Amino acid sequence: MATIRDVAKLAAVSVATVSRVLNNNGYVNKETKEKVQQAIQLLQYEPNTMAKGLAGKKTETLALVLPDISNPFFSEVARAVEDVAQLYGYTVVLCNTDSDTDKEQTYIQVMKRRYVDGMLFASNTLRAADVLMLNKANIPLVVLDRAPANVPCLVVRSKNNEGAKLAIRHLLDTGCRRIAHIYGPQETATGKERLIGYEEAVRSFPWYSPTLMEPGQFSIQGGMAAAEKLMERHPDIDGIFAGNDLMALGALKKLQQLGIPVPGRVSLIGFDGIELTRITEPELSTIAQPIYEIGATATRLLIKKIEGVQLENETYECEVELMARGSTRGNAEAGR
Amino acid sequence: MATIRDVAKLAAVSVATVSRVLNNNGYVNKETKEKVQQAIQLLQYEPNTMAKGLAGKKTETLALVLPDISNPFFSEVARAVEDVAQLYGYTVVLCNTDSDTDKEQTYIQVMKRRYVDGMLFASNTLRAADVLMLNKANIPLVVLDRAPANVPCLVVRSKNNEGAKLAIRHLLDTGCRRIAHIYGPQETATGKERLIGYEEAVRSFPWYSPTLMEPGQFSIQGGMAAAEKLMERHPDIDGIFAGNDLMALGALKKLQQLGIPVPGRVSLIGFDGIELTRITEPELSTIAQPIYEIGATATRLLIKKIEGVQLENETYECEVELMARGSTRGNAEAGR
DNA sequence: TCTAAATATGGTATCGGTTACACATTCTGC
DNA sequence: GCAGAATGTGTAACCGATACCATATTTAGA
Repeated sequence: MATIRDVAKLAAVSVATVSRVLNNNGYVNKETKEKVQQAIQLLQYEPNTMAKGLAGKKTETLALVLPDISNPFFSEVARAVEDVAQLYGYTVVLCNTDSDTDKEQTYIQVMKRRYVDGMLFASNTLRAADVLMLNKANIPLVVLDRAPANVPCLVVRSKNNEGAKLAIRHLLDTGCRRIAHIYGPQETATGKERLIGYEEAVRSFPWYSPTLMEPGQFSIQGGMAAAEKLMERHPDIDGIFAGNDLMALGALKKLQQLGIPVPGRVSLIGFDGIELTRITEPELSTIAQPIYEIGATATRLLIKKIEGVQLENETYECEVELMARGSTRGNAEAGR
Repeated sequence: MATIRDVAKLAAVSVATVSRVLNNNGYVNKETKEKVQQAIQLLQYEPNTMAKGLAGKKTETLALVLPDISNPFFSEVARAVEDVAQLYGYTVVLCNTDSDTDKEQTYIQVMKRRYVDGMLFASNTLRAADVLMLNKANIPLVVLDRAPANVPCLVVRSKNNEGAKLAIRHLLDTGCRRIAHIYGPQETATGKERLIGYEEAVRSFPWYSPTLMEPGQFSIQGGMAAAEKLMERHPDIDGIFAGNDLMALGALKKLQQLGIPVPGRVSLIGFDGIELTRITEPELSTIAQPIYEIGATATRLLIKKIEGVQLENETYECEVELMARGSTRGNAEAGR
């Protein structure tokens, strides 16, 4: 492979000049520039990113840390992150943590050694100590959803509480009179805030009872199990708000298996707005977060931070939107 | 950040010795080793991957090139790739091509500059010229599904033709007498081979007609449109084999919208075995590829190749398996 | 006891870039 | 016509590792 010195020799200039041409900085005469560019062409020269990174202290690499890329929510985020990164000339490194603190630690270590320019965490296992350490190591980071308490860092998130209330209001508006909630892990901000939103929205009703809440681990399986328990416990439930779409999908499946018409007897709404909510029949109503936008915004912020732009806000909150579709009463024909 | 020289100084040895300790090669006295390790601890030393890559010609990085990470098939592959890579100490860089040759070219360029140790292509846009170029540049690669014709390279794939026949046989076995096919893009080996498998399996039947085949672009939308057209054209269709699960999912949705009972009036089977086939009611019968295994195997092969192991086979074919579930007749209770 | 092999360690060139600094030439404005 | 800024280019130190080679000491075998 040709090196910068080969190019310099062929173009009969110094390596410094070639470097200037490559990076388009400093003064270079127009003809010299052309000469150099010809040499580059001729030699099929490609600058070595390793050498560049070593000398220039920039690797043009971002680390994306998430629980599991095969979860559709995260793969949509990942897609957005990569798109924006690519646009700005950055490369994305993928890290699956399975929400395991040890794995996360290992990745942080490895990414530090790799001198990634920045890190994006879509993971609830991030610890305050890590944030401080990364700050000290001068590695910019952006956190999706939630940062550890008491440490300053950039966060991009959605209005979970508001979204939960939106969901409940929609169920009430479409005639539901007894609404259950399938909630996500309470270690996650997402799971917790949506649960709180639900409670705040329903606790003043006479029918409210804590037994209307059931955990579903943010998974399809969990959603199925929770729906089954809920319907057994309270056969008169006529609305279910699931804390994310996967659990809602599971609940839908279980209800269909039990022969309970959706939305005929039970209305169902999820949260997130992943694509999969459109593949079922009926389509799933949901509180949509702008998933792609969240990933894209987070990445743009991260890159700004890397490039030294001062950012005022610490937390960026994204709006959520009610998608009323077939799984909630009165919307059987919606979304077609 | 501490460097190897800081460690050397603190431990009162040379950098060469520290390097030996780090890489566990060459002769090092036991006590010296401990001294060095203590210094490493004390300084919280982390070797700089850039420097290592530059000096040692190994970056411990793999590039994963695929059309779109948000497609569940590919995100499952990606998960497998990253798991295995992580296990062997490699880092995975993500590249979404959208099956766009230009984008792919750009990525190949960028990855060459980054001196990735190997590349994994799960993309049908790879051109013969690229393979040759990568060979010349001495960058190992593994291709999922299909390599360009006439170039030697490692391929990991599934038995598509056989799988298609398995699907048809299953539909016939469960009583179908007029089977349609929704096929994928014919530029892809996957799409083509499954279509051929279908044709070979059904062309001897009196009911066979080319109008029983309809393209569906491997997408949910495409599957819906195709199912609609097919049912309009041949209302007596009682079985549909879709060339992948996404199209089958789309077809299922459309059939349900049209009020056509599945599997009551039409049996439906997909191909791939993605997780999503389990979220519908009825669950989708499918010809399952071992998706995770494919990704994992491809990665293991790639790493072997990187580490200089001679590999005999050029093509590794994976077995496919019939998953008879609710969407095909006689299996309404299956999978519960 | 002598020699060759095994063990242990250090010095330093090298990988392929960036960039500070030095030096030369050409513009400008007064 | 000249000072000082703007333009243009080269030299070489440096980034932080690896690894080749040299050298010194121990060990083992004959």
